[in-house]
Amino acid sequence: MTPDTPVRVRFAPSPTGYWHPGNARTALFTWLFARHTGGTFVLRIEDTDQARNTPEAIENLLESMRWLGMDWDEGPEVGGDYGPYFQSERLDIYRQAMDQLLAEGKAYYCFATPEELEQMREEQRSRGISAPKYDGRYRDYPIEEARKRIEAGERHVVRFRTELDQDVVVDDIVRGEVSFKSKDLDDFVIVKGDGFPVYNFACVIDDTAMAMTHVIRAEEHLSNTPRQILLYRAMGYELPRFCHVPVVLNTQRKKLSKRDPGVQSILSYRGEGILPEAVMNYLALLGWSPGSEQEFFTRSQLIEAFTLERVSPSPSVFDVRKLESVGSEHLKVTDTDSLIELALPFFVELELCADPPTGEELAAIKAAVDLLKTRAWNLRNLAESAIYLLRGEYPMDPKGVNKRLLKHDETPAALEAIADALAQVEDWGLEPIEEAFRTASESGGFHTGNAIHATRMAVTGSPKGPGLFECLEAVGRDRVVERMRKVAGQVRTGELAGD
RNA sequence: GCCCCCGUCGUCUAGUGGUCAGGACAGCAGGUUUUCAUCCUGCAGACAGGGGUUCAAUUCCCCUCGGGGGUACCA
Repeated sequence: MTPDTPVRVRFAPSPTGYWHPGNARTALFTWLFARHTGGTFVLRIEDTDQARNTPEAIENLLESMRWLGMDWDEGPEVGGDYGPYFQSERLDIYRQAMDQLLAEGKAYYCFATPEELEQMREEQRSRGISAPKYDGRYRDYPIEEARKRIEAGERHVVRFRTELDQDVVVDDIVRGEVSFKSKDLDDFVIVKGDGFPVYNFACVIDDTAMAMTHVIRAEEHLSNTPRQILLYRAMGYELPRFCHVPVVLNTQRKKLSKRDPGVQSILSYRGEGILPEAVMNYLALLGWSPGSEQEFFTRSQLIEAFTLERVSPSPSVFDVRKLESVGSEHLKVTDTDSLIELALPFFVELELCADPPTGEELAAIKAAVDLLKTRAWNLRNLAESAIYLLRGEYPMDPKGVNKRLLKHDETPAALEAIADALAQVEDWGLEPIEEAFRTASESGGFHTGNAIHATRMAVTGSPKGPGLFECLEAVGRDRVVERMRKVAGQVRTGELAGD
């Protein structure tokens, strides 16, 4: 590997649960690095934990990555020259490596049961040993004896023979040189009793077999890296460059958990209708900065700007509010036609149009999206905010009813008088509407500000939204007049309840 | 316990041996003779603490504290 060797990197998740923003951020950095350098991005599934892997988790992962737009050049579904890409299908490769280490005396069989080991650790602790370690009880067990027991079907593991008194230095792109002493490591297991390799072992074999130039992964693996380096040396492999990126924390500064507010699976963000490019933009800013004050990035701008050298070593906290803000920025710059296409499923779900929509409905949706897209942060709330424009029935905000409709005695009279005036407007446009509205309000002696608020509540059901006259224009004269009269009546009879 | 990593406004971050320590989100206050979930303006808000090194430390070193990770037949 020379500095100009083409980059090959991988994302290597273990499919044990749904994919959340922390996982996605690590994948993103790896993917961006590959795309920035024109390298190859490989997806490898580390499914060696038979107890925890699930097929659903794999599907969830692939779908999440597809949605975010992180495409992989080699891996599940696309194949590649370095496959298979599921570790569970590479068992013979690990076995070969294991045989090599065994033959060279760099690894050995161990027949200690988990219970026996626990007892051993317990005993060490009771003697005041602070860091209980495997005591090497099978280190020098005769190989012939071991073979006999294995042939008799006895369950066993394979351990690496760790040489003591070695300094192991990890040269890390974001952290610099980190050094460890091999005496703090013990004779760790490389192949489990079920014949599956342990992470540290499989990872080294695969990263080498797949010709990885860089190993980019979450910081929690930093402490494992010296063990892996020992394996690289024992196998006679060349080291890749290491890069440990910081983890993502929740607002309690703990590692991100599924139960944290606002923290969800990546696919649930799709369900809410936040744009994938916005999620990517937000995630990229977690632990990386371009060195300029730019914060808005399209996918291709990120690829252009991203470097590992500008990844911060310190962990960062996931902040939903910033995600929302980035989400709305991306919504704003998306042209209305594309937005409609993306948002259509949400309009359909809210029964705001047929599936597919009629031409008439499409025109109404276009007008609605134009009016509302600057104040939404995802496609769902964009669609929700359009209900009063697209449906006869729309929910009334109870707080708004109290504040804007029930507070002043003159409100029903004002609504009726203004409705009468609006009914006369021939040319239903912004200026004629405003003029008729203000004239009617003033000549009736009403408080125009209050009338505006009351009208907004009556016509849209919400105390907030775009400028009132724009709303009225979009809703249309007849519906505006009808709604104002109806609500005025409801206020008079007291059938409209606040909270 | 032991090993390792990390520590700039509430949050994401920029930054340098000499800066008014900059920006963004959130917050607050105004403005847009009409709401704000839009837009504009302004305000507030940080170098974890203690020792060094230095003419000078947020920046370099050490300690403490705090957070995180590893210490598995999880990854």
